[in-house]
Amino acid sequence: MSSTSSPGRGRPARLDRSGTVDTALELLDSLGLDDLTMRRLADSLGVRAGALYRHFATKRDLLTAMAERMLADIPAPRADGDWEERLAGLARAMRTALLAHRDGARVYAGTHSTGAHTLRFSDTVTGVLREAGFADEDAARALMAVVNFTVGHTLEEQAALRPGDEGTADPEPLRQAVESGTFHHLVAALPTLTSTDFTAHFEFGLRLLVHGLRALRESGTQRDPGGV
Amino acid sequence: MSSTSSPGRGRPARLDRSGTVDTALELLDSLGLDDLTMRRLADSLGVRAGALYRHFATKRDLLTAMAERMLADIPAPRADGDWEERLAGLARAMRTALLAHRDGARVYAGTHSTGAHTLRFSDTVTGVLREAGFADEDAARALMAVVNFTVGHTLEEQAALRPGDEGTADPEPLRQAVESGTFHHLVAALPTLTSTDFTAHFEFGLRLLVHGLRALRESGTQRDPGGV
DNA sequence: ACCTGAACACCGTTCAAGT
DNA sequence: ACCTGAACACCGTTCAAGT
Repeated sequence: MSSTSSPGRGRPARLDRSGTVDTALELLDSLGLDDLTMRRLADSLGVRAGALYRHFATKRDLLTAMAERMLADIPAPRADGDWEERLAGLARAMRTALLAHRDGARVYAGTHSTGAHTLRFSDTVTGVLREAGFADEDAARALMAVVNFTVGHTLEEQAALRPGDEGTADPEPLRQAVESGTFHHLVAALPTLTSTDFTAHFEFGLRLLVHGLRALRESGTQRDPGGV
Repeated sequence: MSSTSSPGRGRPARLDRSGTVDTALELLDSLGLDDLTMRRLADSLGVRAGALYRHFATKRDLLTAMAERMLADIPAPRADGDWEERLAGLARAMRTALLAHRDGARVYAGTHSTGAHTLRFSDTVTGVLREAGFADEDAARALMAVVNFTVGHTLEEQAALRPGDEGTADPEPLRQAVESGTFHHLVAALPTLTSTDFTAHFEFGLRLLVHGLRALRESGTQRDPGGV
Protein backbone atom coordinates (compact mmCIF):
# COMPACT_ATOMS: atom_id res chain seq x y z
CA MET A 1 0.00 0.00 0.00
CA SER A 2 2.60 2.53 1.08
CA SER A 3 4.26 3.23 -2.22
CA THR A 4 6.80 6.02 -2.25
CA SER A 5 9.56 6.99 0.17
CA SER A 6 10.23 5.75 3.72
CA PRO A 7 7.75 3.00 4.52
CA GLY A 8 8.13 4.05 8.14
CA ARG A 9 8.83 1.79 11.12
CA GLY A 10 8.92 3.66 14.37
CA ARG A 11 7.85 7.18 13.50
CA PRO A 12 6.24 7.26 10.05
CA ALA A 13 8.12 10.45 9.01
CA ARG A 14 4.84 10.93 7.29
CA LEU A 15 3.94 13.92 5.25
CA ASP A 16 5.42 14.95 1.95
CA ARG A 17 3.76 16.76 -0.93
CA SER A 18 4.03 14.02 -3.50
CA GLY A 19 2.78 11.18 -1.31
CA THR A 20 -0.08 13.30 -0.08
CA VAL A 21 -1.22 13.91 -3.64
CA ASP A 22 -1.08 10.17 -4.35
CA THR A 23 -3.24 9.40 -1.35
CA ALA A 24 -5.61 12.23 -2.24
CA LEU A 25 -6.13 10.77 -5.71
CA GLU A 26 -6.81 7.31 -4.27
CA LEU A 27 -9.33 8.85 -1.90
CA LEU A 28 -10.89 10.79 -4.76
CA ASP A 29 -11.45 7.54 -6.64
CA SER A 30 -13.13 5.83 -3.70
CA LEU A 31 -15.13 8.76 -2.28
CA GLY A 32 -15.67 11.28 -5.07
CA LEU A 33 -14.87 14.98 -4.97
CA ASP A 34 -17.77 15.97 -2.72
CA ASP A 35 -16.61 13.65 0.05
CA LEU A 36 -12.91 14.35 -0.25
CA THR A 37 -12.19 16.47 2.80
CA MET A 38 -8.99 17.63 4.40
CA ARG A 39 -9.95 15.76 7.56
CA ARG A 40 -10.54 12.47 5.74
CA LEU A 41 -7.32 12.85 3.79
CA ALA A 42 -5.47 13.52 7.03
CA ASP A 43 -7.01 10.36 8.53
CA SER A 44 -5.76 8.31 5.58
CA LEU A 45 -2.29 9.67 6.21
CA GLY A 46 -2.37 9.04 9.95
CA VAL A 47 -2.19 12.70 10.76
CA ARG A 48 -4.44 15.55 11.92
CA ALA A 49 -5.98 17.93 9.39
CA GLY A 50 -3.89 20.90 10.44
CA ALA A 51 -0.69 19.13 9.45
CA LEU A 52 -1.71 19.23 5.79
CA TYR A 53 -1.34 22.99 5.79
CA ARG A 54 2.41 22.67 6.09
CA HIS A 55 2.47 21.43 2.48
CA PHE A 56 -0.64 22.98 0.93
CA ALA A 57 -1.67 26.55 1.65
CA THR A 58 -5.27 25.73 0.93
CA LYS A 59 -7.53 22.92 -0.24
CA ARG A 60 -7.60 24.57 -3.68
CA ASP A 61 -3.82 24.26 -3.72
CA LEU A 62 -4.12 20.52 -3.07
CA LEU A 63 -6.69 20.15 -5.85
CA THR A 64 -4.41 22.02 -8.23
CA ALA A 65 -1.59 19.61 -7.41
CA MET A 66 -3.98 16.71 -8.05
CA ALA A 67 -4.99 18.13 -11.43
CA GLU A 68 -1.36 18.60 -12.33
CA ARG A 69 -0.58 15.00 -11.37
CA MET A 70 -3.40 13.70 -13.55
CA LEU A 71 -1.77 15.17 -16.64
CA ALA A 72 1.42 13.31 -15.78
CA ASP A 73 -0.31 10.16 -17.01
CA ILE A 74 -0.45 11.51 -20.56
CA PRO A 75 2.13 9.59 -22.57
CA ALA A 76 4.48 11.41 -24.91
CA PRO A 77 2.84 11.54 -28.33
CA ARG A 78 4.03 9.11 -30.94
CA ALA A 79 5.95 10.86 -33.66
CA ASP A 80 4.23 8.98 -36.47
CA GLY A 81 1.13 10.19 -38.24
CA ASP A 82 0.28 13.56 -39.70
CA TRP A 83 -0.55 16.61 -37.61
CA GLU A 84 -4.26 15.76 -37.59
CA GLU A 85 -3.72 12.33 -36.11
CA ARG A 86 -1.22 13.63 -33.60
CA LEU A 87 -3.53 16.41 -32.46
CA ALA A 88 -6.43 14.00 -32.13
CA GLY A 89 -4.21 11.60 -30.19
CA LEU A 90 -3.31 14.32 -27.72
CA ALA A 91 -6.96 15.26 -27.21
CA ARG A 92 -7.85 11.59 -26.65
CA ALA A 93 -4.99 11.26 -24.18
CA MET A 94 -6.28 14.23 -22.20
CA ARG A 95 -9.80 12.81 -22.06
CA THR A 96 -8.36 9.46 -20.94
CA ALA A 97 -6.29 11.14 -18.23
CA LEU A 98 -9.35 12.94 -16.86
CA LEU A 99 -11.49 9.80 -17.05
CA ALA A 100 -8.84 7.85 -15.14
CA HIS A 101 -10.00 9.39 -11.85
CA ARG A 102 -13.48 9.78 -10.44
CA ASP A 103 -14.60 13.39 -10.96
CA GLY A 104 -11.31 13.99 -12.77
CA ALA A 105 -12.77 16.58 -15.13
CA ARG A 106 -14.36 18.46 -12.22
CA VAL A 107 -11.07 18.56 -10.37
CA TYR A 108 -9.28 19.77 -13.49
CA ALA A 109 -11.90 22.38 -14.41
CA GLY A 110 -11.89 23.83 -10.92
CA THR A 111 -8.17 24.54 -10.86
CA HIS A 112 -5.57 26.43 -12.85
CA SER A 113 -2.37 24.50 -12.83
CA THR A 114 0.82 25.97 -14.22
CA GLY A 115 2.88 22.92 -13.33
CA ALA A 116 5.39 21.15 -15.52
CA HIS A 117 3.00 18.51 -16.86
CA THR A 118 0.38 21.06 -17.84
CA LEU A 119 2.99 23.19 -19.56
CA ARG A 120 4.50 20.19 -21.32
CA PHE A 121 1.10 19.14 -22.66
CA SER A 122 0.33 22.65 -23.90
CA ASP A 123 3.76 22.91 -25.46
CA THR A 124 3.33 19.59 -27.26
CA VAL A 125 -0.06 20.52 -28.72
CA THR A 126 1.18 23.93 -29.78
CA GLY A 127 4.25 22.31 -31.33
CA VAL A 128 2.22 19.90 -33.44
CA LEU A 129 0.24 22.82 -34.84
CA ARG A 130 3.14 25.18 -35.41
CA GLU A 131 5.11 22.49 -37.19
CA ALA A 132 2.06 21.86 -39.37
CA GLY A 133 2.33 25.45 -40.52
CA PHE A 134 -0.19 27.22 -38.30
CA ALA A 135 0.59 30.75 -37.19
CA ASP A 136 1.44 31.15 -33.51
CA GLU A 137 -1.85 32.84 -32.78
CA ASP A 138 -3.91 30.14 -34.49
CA ALA A 139 -1.93 27.40 -32.77
CA ALA A 140 -2.63 28.98 -29.38
CA ARG A 141 -6.34 29.40 -30.09
CA ALA A 142 -6.60 25.86 -31.44
CA LEU A 143 -5.02 24.56 -28.24
CA MET A 144 -7.62 26.39 -26.18
CA ALA A 145 -10.50 25.21 -28.38
CA VAL A 146 -9.45 21.57 -28.17
CA VAL A 147 -8.80 21.68 -24.42
CA ASN A 148 -12.03 23.52 -23.66
CA PHE A 149 -14.05 21.07 -25.73
CA THR A 150 -12.31 18.11 -24.11
CA VAL A 151 -12.89 19.41 -20.60
CA GLY A 152 -16.51 20.32 -21.37
CA HIS A 153 -17.15 16.91 -22.88
CA THR A 154 -15.54 14.95 -20.08
CA LEU A 155 -17.32 17.01 -17.43
CA GLU A 156 -20.58 16.00 -19.08
CA GLU A 157 -19.48 12.40 -19.50
CA GLN A 158 -18.54 11.94 -15.86
CA ALA A 159 -21.65 13.75 -14.68
CA ALA A 160 -23.84 11.44 -16.75
CA LEU A 161 -22.15 8.30 -15.49
CA ARG A 162 -22.29 9.03 -11.79
CA PRO A 163 -25.37 7.69 -9.95
CA GLY A 164 -25.94 11.26 -8.77
CA ASP A 165 -29.35 12.44 -7.72
CA GLU A 166 -31.88 13.10 -10.43
CA GLY A 167 -32.60 12.21 -14.02
CA THR A 168 -29.04 11.61 -15.08
CA ALA A 169 -28.60 7.88 -15.37
CA ASP A 170 -32.37 7.69 -15.53
CA PRO A 171 -33.60 9.59 -18.63
CA GLU A 172 -37.29 9.14 -17.79
CA PRO A 173 -38.21 12.70 -16.68
CA LEU A 174 -36.48 14.15 -19.70
CA ARG A 175 -38.07 11.68 -22.04
CA GLN A 176 -41.47 12.49 -20.61
CA ALA A 177 -40.99 16.24 -20.80
CA VAL A 178 -39.87 15.95 -24.39
CA GLU A 179 -42.69 13.75 -25.59
CA SER A 180 -45.43 15.72 -23.88
CA GLY A 181 -44.22 19.06 -25.24
CA THR A 182 -43.75 20.61 -28.61
CA PHE A 183 -40.06 19.76 -28.82
CA HIS A 184 -40.31 17.53 -31.83
CA HIS A 185 -36.77 18.16 -33.03
CA LEU A 186 -35.52 17.04 -29.65
CA VAL A 187 -37.59 13.88 -29.88
CA ALA A 188 -35.70 12.98 -33.05
CA ALA A 189 -32.40 13.62 -31.31
CA LEU A 190 -33.27 11.75 -28.11
CA PRO A 191 -31.91 8.30 -28.97
CA THR A 192 -28.49 9.83 -29.64
CA LEU A 193 -28.64 12.30 -26.74
CA THR A 194 -29.36 9.52 -24.26
CA SER A 195 -26.80 7.17 -25.74
CA THR A 196 -23.93 6.31 -23.44
CA ASP A 197 -21.40 5.85 -26.23
CA PHE A 198 -19.42 8.86 -25.09
CA THR A 199 -16.42 7.92 -27.16
CA ALA A 200 -18.53 8.35 -30.30
CA HIS A 201 -19.73 11.74 -29.05
CA PHE A 202 -16.21 12.84 -28.29
CA GLU A 203 -14.87 11.66 -31.65
CA PHE A 204 -17.61 13.55 -33.47
CA GLY A 205 -16.76 16.87 -31.83
CA LEU A 206 -13.05 16.26 -32.17
CA ARG A 207 -13.48 15.57 -35.90
CA LEU A 208 -15.35 18.85 -36.32
CA LEU A 209 -12.49 20.75 -34.74
CA VAL A 210 -9.83 18.97 -36.79
CA HIS A 211 -11.78 19.50 -40.02
CA GLY A 212 -12.13 23.16 -39.17
CA LEU A 213 -8.40 23.44 -38.60
CA ARG A 214 -7.66 21.70 -41.88
CA ALA A 215 -9.84 24.20 -43.72
CA LEU A 216 -8.12 27.09 -41.95
CA ARG A 217 -4.69 25.70 -42.82
CA GLU A 218 -5.52 25.26 -46.48
CA SER A 219 -7.07 28.68 -46.86
CA GLY A 220 -4.44 30.48 -44.81
CA THR A 221 -0.67 30.35 -45.00
CA GLN A 222 0.35 27.75 -47.55
CA ARG A 223 4.02 28.53 -47.21
CA ASP A 224 6.45 25.62 -47.05
CA PRO A 225 4.40 23.04 -48.88
CA GLY A 226 5.65 19.49 -48.58
CA GLY A 227 8.64 19.60 -46.23
CA VAL A 228 9.04 17.38 -43.16
CA MET B 1 -39.21 44.28 -6.60
CA SER B 2 -41.66 41.57 -5.46
CA SER B 3 -42.67 40.18 -8.80
CA THR B 4 -44.89 37.15 -8.66
CA SER B 5 -47.90 36.26 -6.51
CA SER B 6 -49.18 37.93 -3.31
CA PRO B 7 -46.94 40.95 -2.58
CA GLY B 8 -47.88 40.48 1.09
CA ARG B 9 -48.87 43.18 3.57
CA GLY B 10 -49.02 41.94 7.16
CA ARG B 11 -47.25 38.62 6.97
CA PRO B 12 -44.81 38.47 4.05
CA ALA B 13 -46.21 35.11 2.85
CA ARG B 14 -42.63 34.81 1.91
CA LEU B 15 -41.27 31.80 0.19
CA ASP B 16 -42.01 30.62 -3.31
CA ARG B 17 -39.79 28.73 -5.69
CA SER B 18 -39.53 31.38 -8.37
CA GLY B 19 -38.76 34.32 -6.08
CA THR B 20 -36.22 32.25 -4.20
CA VAL B 21 -34.36 31.50 -7.42
CA ASP B 22 -34.35 35.23 -8.28
CA THR B 23 -32.85 36.12 -4.91
CA ALA B 24 -30.35 33.27 -5.20
CA LEU B 25 -29.13 34.61 -8.57
CA GLU B 26 -28.74 38.11 -7.13
CA LEU B 27 -26.79 36.67 -4.22
CA LEU B 28 -24.67 34.64 -6.63
CA ASP B 29 -23.72 37.83 -8.47
CA SER B 30 -22.68 39.63 -5.31
CA LEU B 31 -21.03 36.78 -3.39
CA GLY B 32 -19.94 34.18 -5.94
CA LEU B 33 -20.75 30.48 -5.87
CA ASP B 34 -18.37 29.59 -3.04
CA ASP B 35 -20.07 32.00 -0.64
CA LEU B 36 -23.63 31.27 -1.68
CA THR B 37 -24.96 29.23 1.24
CA MET B 38 -28.44 28.10 2.18
CA ARG B 39 -28.14 30.10 5.39
CA ARG B 40 -27.18 33.33 3.63
CA LEU B 41 -29.93 32.87 1.06
CA ALA B 42 -32.41 32.32 3.88
CA ASP B 43 -31.21 35.53 5.56
CA SER B 44 -31.82 37.48 2.34
CA LEU B 45 -35.35 36.12 2.26
CA GLY B 46 -36.05 36.87 5.94
CA VAL B 47 -36.39 33.23 6.80
CA ARG B 48 -34.44 30.44 8.50
CA ALA B 49 -32.42 27.98 6.46
CA GLY B 50 -34.69 25.03 7.16
CA ALA B 51 -37.61 26.75 5.46
CA LEU B 52 -35.85 26.54 2.09
CA TYR B 53 -36.21 22.76 2.14
CA ARG B 54 -39.95 23.07 1.67
CA HIS B 55 -39.24 24.20 -1.92
CA PHE B 56 -35.90 22.61 -2.74
CA ALA B 57 -35.06 19.08 -1.69
CA THR B 58 -31.37 19.91 -1.70
CA LYS B 59 -28.92 22.68 -2.49
CA ARG B 60 -28.15 20.90 -5.75
CA ASP B 61 -31.84 21.19 -6.59
CA LEU B 62 -31.65 24.95 -6.01
CA LEU B 63 -28.57 25.23 -8.23
CA THR B 64 -30.31 23.27 -10.96
CA ALA B 65 -33.24 25.69 -10.84
CA MET B 66 -30.76 28.59 -11.06
CA ALA B 67 -29.08 27.04 -14.12
CA GLU B 68 -32.44 26.52 -15.73
CA ARG B 69 -33.38 30.15 -15.08
CA MET B 70 -30.18 31.39 -16.68
CA LEU B 71 -31.13 29.80 -19.98
CA ALA B 72 -34.43 31.69 -19.88
CA ASP B 73 -32.45 34.79 -20.82
CA ILE B 74 -31.60 33.32 -24.21
CA PRO B 75 -33.72 35.15 -26.78
CA ALA B 76 -35.56 33.22 -29.48
CA PRO B 77 -33.23 33.00 -32.48
CA ARG B 78 -33.85 35.32 -35.38
CA ALA B 79 -35.18 33.47 -38.37
CA ASP B 80 -32.89 35.24 -40.82
CA GLY B 81 -29.51 33.99 -41.87
CA ASP B 82 -28.40 30.55 -43.00
CA TRP B 83 -28.02 27.59 -40.67
CA GLU B 84 -24.40 28.45 -39.93
CA GLU B 85 -25.22 31.94 -38.72
CA ARG B 86 -28.19 30.73 -36.71
CA LEU B 87 -26.18 28.00 -35.02
CA ALA B 88 -23.39 30.44 -34.21
CA GLY B 89 -25.96 32.89 -32.84
CA LEU B 90 -27.35 30.26 -30.50
CA ALA B 91 -23.89 29.36 -29.23
CA ARG B 92 -23.13 33.04 -28.65
CA ALA B 93 -26.43 33.46 -26.82
CA MET B 94 -25.58 30.57 -24.52
CA ARG B 95 -22.17 32.01 -23.71
CA THR B 96 -23.79 35.38 -23.02
CA ALA B 97 -26.38 33.80 -20.74
CA LEU B 98 -23.67 32.05 -18.71
CA LEU B 99 -21.54 35.20 -18.58
CA ALA B 100 -24.51 37.20 -17.30
CA HIS B 101 -24.05 35.78 -13.79
CA ARG B 102 -20.95 35.47 -11.69
CA ASP B 103 -19.75 31.85 -11.83
CA GLY B 104 -22.60 31.18 -14.26
CA ALA B 105 -20.70 28.50 -16.17
CA ARG B 106 -19.74 26.75 -12.94
CA VAL B 107 -23.34 26.69 -11.79
CA TYR B 108 -24.45 25.36 -15.17
CA ALA B 109 -21.71 22.73 -15.44
CA GLY B 110 -22.45 21.41 -11.97
CA THR B 111 -26.10 20.67 -12.65
CA HIS B 112 -28.23 18.69 -15.08
CA SER B 113 -31.37 20.61 -15.79
CA THR B 114 -34.21 19.08 -17.76
CA GLY B 115 -36.43 22.16 -17.41
CA ALA B 116 -38.40 23.84 -20.13
CA HIS B 117 -35.77 26.43 -21.05
CA THR B 118 -33.02 23.86 -21.37
CA LEU B 119 -35.22 21.66 -23.53
CA ARG B 120 -36.33 24.58 -25.66
CA PHE B 121 -32.73 25.60 -26.30
CA SER B 122 -31.72 22.06 -27.23
CA ASP B 123 -34.76 21.73 -29.44
CA THR B 124 -33.95 24.97 -31.24
CA VAL B 125 -30.35 24.01 -31.93
CA THR B 126 -31.35 20.56 -33.11
CA GLY B 127 -34.04 22.11 -35.32
CA VAL B 128 -31.61 24.45 -37.05
CA LEU B 129 -29.40 21.49 -37.90
CA ARG B 130 -32.13 19.10 -38.97
CA GLU B 131 -33.67 21.71 -41.22
CA ALA B 132 -30.23 22.27 -42.73
CA GLY B 133 -30.27 18.64 -43.79
CA PHE B 134 -28.28 16.96 -41.04
CA ALA B 135 -29.29 13.48 -39.97
CA ASP B 136 -30.88 13.21 -36.53
CA GLU B 137 -27.81 11.56 -35.08
CA ASP B 138 -25.43 14.20 -36.43
CA ALA B 139 -27.71 17.00 -35.25
CA ALA B 140 -27.73 15.55 -31.73
CA ARG B 141 -23.95 15.11 -31.65
CA ALA B 142 -23.40 18.60 -33.05
CA LEU B 143 -25.61 20.02 -30.28
CA MET B 144 -23.49 18.28 -27.69
CA ALA B 145 -20.22 19.38 -29.28
CA VAL B 146 -21.29 23.03 -29.43
CA VAL B 147 -22.70 23.04 -25.89
CA ASN B 148 -19.69 21.25 -24.41
CA PHE B 149 -17.28 23.63 -26.11
CA THR B 150 -19.31 26.64 -25.00
CA VAL B 151 -19.46 25.47 -21.39
CA GLY B 152 -15.77 24.56 -21.37
CA HIS B 153 -14.81 27.92 -22.84
CA THR B 154 -16.98 29.96 -20.49
CA LEU B 155 -15.77 28.00 -17.47
CA GLU B 156 -12.25 28.97 -18.45
CA GLU B 157 -13.20 32.55 -19.22
CA GLN B 158 -14.88 33.15 -15.87
CA ALA B 159 -12.09 31.37 -14.00
CA ALA B 160 -9.52 33.62 -15.67
CA LEU B 161 -11.43 36.81 -14.90
CA ARG B 162 -12.04 36.21 -11.22
CA PRO B 163 -9.41 37.64 -8.85
CA GLY B 164 -9.12 34.13 -7.42
CA ASP B 165 -6.02 33.03 -5.62
CA GLU B 166 -2.96 32.28 -7.67
CA GLY B 167 -1.51 33.00 -11.07
CA THR B 168 -4.77 33.55 -12.88
CA ALA B 169 -5.10 37.25 -13.41
CA ASP B 170 -1.37 37.43 -12.84
CA PRO B 171 0.44 35.41 -15.52
CA GLU B 172 3.88 35.89 -14.01
CA PRO B 173 4.56 32.39 -12.58
CA LEU B 174 3.44 30.81 -15.86
CA ARG B 175 5.50 33.21 -17.91
CA GLN B 176 8.54 32.49 -15.77
CA ALA B 177 8.09 28.71 -15.91
CA VAL B 178 7.74 28.86 -19.67
CA GLU B 179 10.74 31.00 -20.33
CA SER B 180 13.05 29.13 -18.01
CA GLY B 181 12.16 25.74 -19.49
CA THR B 182 12.37 24.09 -22.84
CA PHE B 183 8.81 24.92 -23.82
CA HIS B 184 9.70 27.04 -26.80
CA HIS B 185 6.47 26.34 -28.68
CA LEU B 186 4.55 27.58 -25.67
CA VAL B 187 6.63 30.74 -25.60
CA ALA B 188 5.44 31.53 -29.12
CA ALA B 189 1.84 30.94 -28.06
CA LEU B 190 2.06 32.92 -24.83
CA PRO B 191 0.90 36.33 -26.07
CA THR B 192 -2.31 34.77 -27.38
CA LEU B 193 -2.76 32.41 -24.43
CA THR B 194 -2.56 35.28 -21.96
CA SER B 195 -4.75 37.57 -24.02
CA THR B 196 -8.04 38.51 -22.40
CA ASP B 197 -9.93 38.85 -25.66
CA PHE B 198 -12.10 35.88 -24.84
CA THR B 199 -14.61 36.73 -27.51
CA ALA B 200 -11.90 36.20 -30.13
CA HIS B 201 -10.99 32.86 -28.54
CA PHE B 202 -14.61 31.78 -28.47
CA GLU B 203 -15.22 32.81 -32.07
CA PHE B 204 -12.17 30.86 -33.22
CA GLY B 205 -13.36 27.62 -31.68
CA LEU B 206 -16.91 28.19 -32.81
CA ARG B 207 -15.72 28.75 -36.38
CA LEU B 208 -13.81 25.46 -36.30
CA LEU B 209 -16.94 23.60 -35.26
CA VAL B 210 -19.12 25.30 -37.88
CA HIS B 211 -16.54 24.66 -40.62
CA GLY B 212 -16.40 21.02 -39.58
CA LEU B 213 -20.17 20.76 -39.77
CA ARG B 214 -20.21 22.38 -43.19
CA ALA B 215 -17.72 19.82 -44.45
CA LEU B 216 -19.76 17.00 -42.97
CA ARG B 217 -22.95 18.32 -44.57
CA GLU B 218 -21.34 18.64 -48.00
CA SER B 219 -19.77 15.20 -47.93
CA GLY B 220 -22.78 13.47 -46.38
CA THR B 221 -26.43 13.55 -47.37
CA GLN B 222 -26.90 16.04 -50.17
CA ARG B 223 -30.59 15.26 -50.55
CA ASP B 224 -33.02 18.13 -51.00
CA PRO B 225 -30.59 20.65 -52.51
CA GLY B 226 -31.89 24.23 -52.56
CA GLY B 227 -35.39 24.97 -51.25
CA VAL B 228 -36.46 25.75 -47.71
C1' DA C 1 -49.70 24.74 5.88
C1' DC C 2 -45.65 26.91 6.70
C1' DC C 3 -41.97 28.35 9.51
C1' DT C 4 -38.89 28.40 13.79
C1' DG C 5 -35.54 26.51 17.08
C1' DA C 6 -32.47 23.61 17.89
C1' DA C 7 -29.85 20.16 17.01
C1' DC C 8 -26.68 16.59 14.24
C1' DA C 9 -22.72 15.66 11.98
C1' DC C 10 -19.80 17.69 9.85
C1' DC C 11 -16.54 21.51 7.19
C1' DG C 12 -11.69 24.60 6.06
C1' DT C 13 -8.39 26.93 8.51
C1' DT C 14 -5.40 28.79 12.31
C1' DC C 15 -2.18 28.58 15.93
C1' DA C 16 -0.31 28.07 20.61
C1' DA C 17 1.78 24.32 22.66
C1' DG C 18 4.18 20.13 22.75
C1' DT C 19 8.09 16.82 21.20
C1' DA D 1 11.08 21.19 12.31
C1' DC D 2 6.94 19.03 12.35
C1' DC D 3 2.74 17.68 14.36
C1' DT D 4 -1.15 17.79 17.93
C1' DG D 5 -5.10 19.77 20.38
C1' DA D 6 -8.25 22.69 20.43
C1' DA D 7 -10.62 26.09 18.90
C1' DC D 8 -13.12 29.58 15.45
C1' DA D 9 -16.53 30.41 12.36
C1' DC D 10 -18.98 28.30 9.76
C1' DC D 11 -21.65 24.38 6.63
C1' DG D 12 -26.16 21.24 4.61
C1' DT D 13 -29.90 18.97 6.40
C1' DT D 14 -33.58 17.22 9.59
C1' DC D 15 -37.49 17.54 12.44
C1' DA D 16 -40.29 18.21 16.60
C1' DA D 17 -42.75 22.01 18.02
C1' DG D 18 -45.14 26.19 17.48
C1' DT D 19 -48.60 29.44 15.05
